[in-house]
Amino acid sequence: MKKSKVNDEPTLDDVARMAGVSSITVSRLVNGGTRVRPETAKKIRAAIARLGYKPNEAARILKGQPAKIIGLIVPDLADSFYGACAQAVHEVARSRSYMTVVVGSECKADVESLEIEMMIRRRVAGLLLIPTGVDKTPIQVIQKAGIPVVCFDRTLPGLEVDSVVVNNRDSSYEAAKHLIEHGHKNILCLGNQSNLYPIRLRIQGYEDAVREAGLPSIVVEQAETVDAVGAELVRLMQSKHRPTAAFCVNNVASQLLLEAAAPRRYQIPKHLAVIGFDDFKMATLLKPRLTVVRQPVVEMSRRAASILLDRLTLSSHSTTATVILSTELVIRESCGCAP
Amino acid sequence: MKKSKVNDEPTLDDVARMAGVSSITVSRLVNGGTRVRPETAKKIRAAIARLGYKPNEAARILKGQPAKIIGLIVPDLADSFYGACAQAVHEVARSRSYMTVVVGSECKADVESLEIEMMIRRRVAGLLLIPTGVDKTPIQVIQKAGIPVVCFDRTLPGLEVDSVVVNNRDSSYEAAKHLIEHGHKNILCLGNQSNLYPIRLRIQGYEDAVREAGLPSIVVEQAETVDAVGAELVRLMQSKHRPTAAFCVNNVASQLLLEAAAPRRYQIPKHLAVIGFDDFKMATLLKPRLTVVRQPVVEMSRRAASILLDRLTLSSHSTTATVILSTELVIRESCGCAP
DNA sequence: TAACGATGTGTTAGCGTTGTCATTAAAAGA
DNA sequence: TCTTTTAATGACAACGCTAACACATCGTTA
Repeated sequence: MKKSKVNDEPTLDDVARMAGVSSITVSRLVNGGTRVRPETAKKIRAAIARLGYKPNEAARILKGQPAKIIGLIVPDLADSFYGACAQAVHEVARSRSYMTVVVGSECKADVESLEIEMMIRRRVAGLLLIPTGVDKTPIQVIQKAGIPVVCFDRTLPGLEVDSVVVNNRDSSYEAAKHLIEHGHKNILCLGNQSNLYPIRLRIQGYEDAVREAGLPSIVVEQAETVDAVGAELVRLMQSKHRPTAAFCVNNVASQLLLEAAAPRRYQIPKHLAVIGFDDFKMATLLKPRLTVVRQPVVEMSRRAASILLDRLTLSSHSTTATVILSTELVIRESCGCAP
Repeated sequence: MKKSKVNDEPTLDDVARMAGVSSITVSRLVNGGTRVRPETAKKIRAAIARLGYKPNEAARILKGQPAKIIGLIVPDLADSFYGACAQAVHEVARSRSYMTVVVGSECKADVESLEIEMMIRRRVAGLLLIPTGVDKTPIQVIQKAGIPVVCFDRTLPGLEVDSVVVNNRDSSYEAAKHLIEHGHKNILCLGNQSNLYPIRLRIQGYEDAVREAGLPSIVVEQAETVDAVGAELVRLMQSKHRPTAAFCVNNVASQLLLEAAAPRRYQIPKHLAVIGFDDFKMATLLKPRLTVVRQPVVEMSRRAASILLDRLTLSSHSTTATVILSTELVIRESCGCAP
């Protein structure tokens, strides 16, 4: 007995032996089938089927074969926004026969670093990243490893990297302006994760709009819990600049505000008109239905994936680019201007 | 010049050469650091740092090293329920220094097969699966490849496989009974993906409850679109057995019902008391707040991951087991019995 | 002092695959 | 008939890593 491997998967050699050819011929067939005589191919295919042979991807990668795997690191898979991103990326990748490795960084920079490290070890062909922190080094580490990266949803300023984002500042500016045009004089801006660059831009958009209109800027930088937001809300509603409208910088902020407002008898939009950044599934089931700045989640994810895959397959050494997608102000009831 | 590789990552040999030792010594240090003299270790570590060496996972796997990667296949990453699963699994895996490869099967059996194939090729150590279809062969394929599998959230009857699920029938029975106890005589059951085994069980739980109470069974098997559900709803509300309550078999069904009811002026719970299977983030923001059967998503996912990892690390050849977790009926407003 | 184990290190080989080059057989042209 | 081209296949090495063994050093113990 020559082979005593018991529990192992069949290899190329096993197939070759059974088909009475050399392993390289089998390899050729598996990778495209050129230069193999039809009858030989048939024999080999039969052997593959009989043995249930599956190519060993690890060996392939080791040989320097294009890996056909891209990594995707998102802050939190449990958040439906990022879930949608993951799904969209995955679909694009699969359509171009790439596999996707998705991991969640749990919004922690150290976890992110660890995941990046693992991605590099696994020699992924490319990496899609929604950066979790404000530190640029993780991205530089990837680039130094020679792995193409595309950032999306969030970017870090001053970094040579492909990115796909929405026009955060302008969208927020428009949202705030919408509220201003409806006569609101005191508009609250409810922040969340405001250390992140895109969130900063959203706050800035709001600030530009109110400043331009000569209105006071009322910013709560960091909405954390329902209770904290509630307390802050009560304080503000009794203050001199009692807000009559609010702009929430992301869906977490929106949801916190709504949850805090209800038990405190602040009616929306009667007492407080609300516009939120980020649409979400339930926004139309809420009473009142929430007016939001809708981001093109799927398109953004798809674009990012496409850019990465193009860079991989076309091996284009073009310079890095930033794609900025526009958003849509979806007017529903919570801003008080619909029927 | 011996080495002319330019763009490649540094290897173990590069490190070894720089540190003036053999590659195996470096390997030993990297994998635990036993049997290496402290001073040697220091030299090697310096070299690793200077070169930015990252172990090549592919080579490791090829050598038959335990892969430390598990796969997770969920139906749809964009669904927050499965997103939460993915996040939870991922956290458990990471805590035991396993990496997770997550992919979405898009609820299509053929995509699922393809993803499974890829997982096997990549030689993942184990696989967590939320089966998408009703076919058993995909799972058998995995098992034949010698890869441990754990199914969760859904199982297929009559299959030798570890699984973690909730007691679907009993939970639904209790939910229906709750409605019955509040005097409802005509209770609608709104189904979705009713070909799936767990959904079948939920419908059965409902049917058992109404039959036992001598009430009519009103089942809509397949809720598809808001419009279709709306039309059906109108039809039912004008029929002889006008339902005064509804049980929705999953969150998709719940959301469809709510969206369909609102514009048709069916008030909840006044005209229709509602209990949904699956809790979701927004359930408490809805008006009325939705009463639901809450599944322990996180615990279920964690358990599944733990079982798989135990099987991998302890290499226990124990027989397969099915863990059945219980659910919780979270009573809010939509069922009409709370203040 | 010799024999022994413990410790640190190197040598060799091979995991499954594919690139490179060599080889054979058949077809085409001279 | 003898080259020359083309197609189909094979032999060999190498990718980066580690298991298994081999080999030096040491300090201990009989």
